[in-house]
Amino acid sequence: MRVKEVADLVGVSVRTLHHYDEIGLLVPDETSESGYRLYSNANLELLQQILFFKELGFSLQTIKEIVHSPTFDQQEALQMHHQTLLEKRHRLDKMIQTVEKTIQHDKGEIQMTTEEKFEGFDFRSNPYEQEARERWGDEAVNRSNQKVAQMGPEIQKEMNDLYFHLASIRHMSSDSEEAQSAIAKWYDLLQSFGDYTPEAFRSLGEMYVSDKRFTKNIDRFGEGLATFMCDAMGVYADRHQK
Amino acid sequence: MRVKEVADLVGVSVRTLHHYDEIGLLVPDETSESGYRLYSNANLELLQQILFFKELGFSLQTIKEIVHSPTFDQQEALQMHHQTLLEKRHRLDKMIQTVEKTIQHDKGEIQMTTEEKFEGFDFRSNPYEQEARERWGDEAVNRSNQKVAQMGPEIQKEMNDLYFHLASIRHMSSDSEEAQSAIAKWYDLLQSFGDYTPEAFRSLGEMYVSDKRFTKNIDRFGEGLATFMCDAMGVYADRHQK
DNA sequence: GTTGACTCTCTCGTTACGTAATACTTTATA
DNA sequence: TATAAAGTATTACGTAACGAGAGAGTCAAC
Repeated sequence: MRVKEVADLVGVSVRTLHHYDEIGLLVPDETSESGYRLYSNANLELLQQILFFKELGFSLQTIKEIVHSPTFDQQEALQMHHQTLLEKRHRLDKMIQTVEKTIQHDKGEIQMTTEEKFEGFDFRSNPYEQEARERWGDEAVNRSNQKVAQMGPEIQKEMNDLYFHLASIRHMSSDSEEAQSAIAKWYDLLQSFGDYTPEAFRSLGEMYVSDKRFTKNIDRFGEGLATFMCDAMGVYADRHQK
Repeated sequence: MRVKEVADLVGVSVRTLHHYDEIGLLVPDETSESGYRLYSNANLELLQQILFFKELGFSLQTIKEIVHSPTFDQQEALQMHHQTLLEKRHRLDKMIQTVEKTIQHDKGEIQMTTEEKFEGFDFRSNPYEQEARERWGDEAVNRSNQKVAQMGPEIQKEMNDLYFHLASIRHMSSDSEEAQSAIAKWYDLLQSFGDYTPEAFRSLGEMYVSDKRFTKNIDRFGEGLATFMCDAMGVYADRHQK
């Protein structure tokens, strides 16, 4: 069989078969004297296998290893691939969640600009830095900024996620297990910014309600979130006294 | 601020900033006389937005449109993106399912070769063709083969999926709604291979249990699946008499 | 003035092919 | 049998979002 026959039969393009030949994934058994590729039945079967694994999302390189090495452990490959697929789905789920929240968000707050969305999500180039310097000292803030610089946007993402989570449980009691577990994560996250003692953590929480700018930004995630966090942070501080 | 500062601050690489400059996504406000890129605060904020949308999985091209055009409808963009994400997840889910089944499969049948896995999944280059020719006539089989050639591997995938689904409900009654709805899909799928009358469909089902080779292949998906399908196909034929 | 850290602009490599462009071979038709 | 049509071959550029150099210029400190 020649390329087009094979291509039409299994539903791939001629170029694809050329490509598979190029990279040594599927080299036709024979070649006519004029240079035409001639595919055998065995070639066809191999192609079926290749397409099967492709459907499963394996890369051509991996497929090559799988089908060309009889010693290759398919089970293990499948397991590993399963893992990566699960991780992919996890990431996708989080993306979908965030998009959904953003859609909700935008609907509620009549046309918020994206800049506004970001205010209060991090402590980087923000207007509270001066106060922070007064409150906790220059070197702490500097160290914090430096750390943030190293952590990058992942931490921003985490804070964001945590905000959303906290908002979703803000109706619960501030000393409930859920609330305390979430606020503990918040505490841990803040450790990336400086060395907070439980007491400093408490007063930061108080600032969330006393400072309108904080309140406004935090309550974007849900009415009353700032108060809820403040309470929960208070409880957390009580429980973690030395 | 110069590139590395910005890069370290937000956690991207210098090359990335160069790239964003290249494609006109984030062009620094100023340039020093020696050609150094100088980023303003506004540039930084824009970068935040860009990274936000990137986290959501938008392409740089799309992000460019979003952040550069104030008239661009963000809501609509988000909605559309939401859709594509859902579709992505759907595909991923199906891949995961298939991988899981394959793992199960492989575990059960001590080292089945991949060729074996494919036997009986399609009617292409299979040993039943001769019988099929005797049973339904040459032109039907030819037409069938041609159609399969056009449909390609998607249909194989569908058949596969349906096999798995049928296996999962094989404990139910063959005239239950689930069984009949699934078997109706099977009937529709087979229409791609030739013109089956309900009666031909019934006798095909009978072949599934009478012919050991069919039985063996089908029961790979689950003990007793062939019998179940035969029964269900019989019921289907009864109900679809003219 | 020299070192070291930083910057610049190329350019190639990555994945899995799509899409020509150009030239040759086989098949079908007149 | 000549020619047109269909099929095939190779070559090479394009895709998305950068990573990884190479080679050369710039800036601050010692």
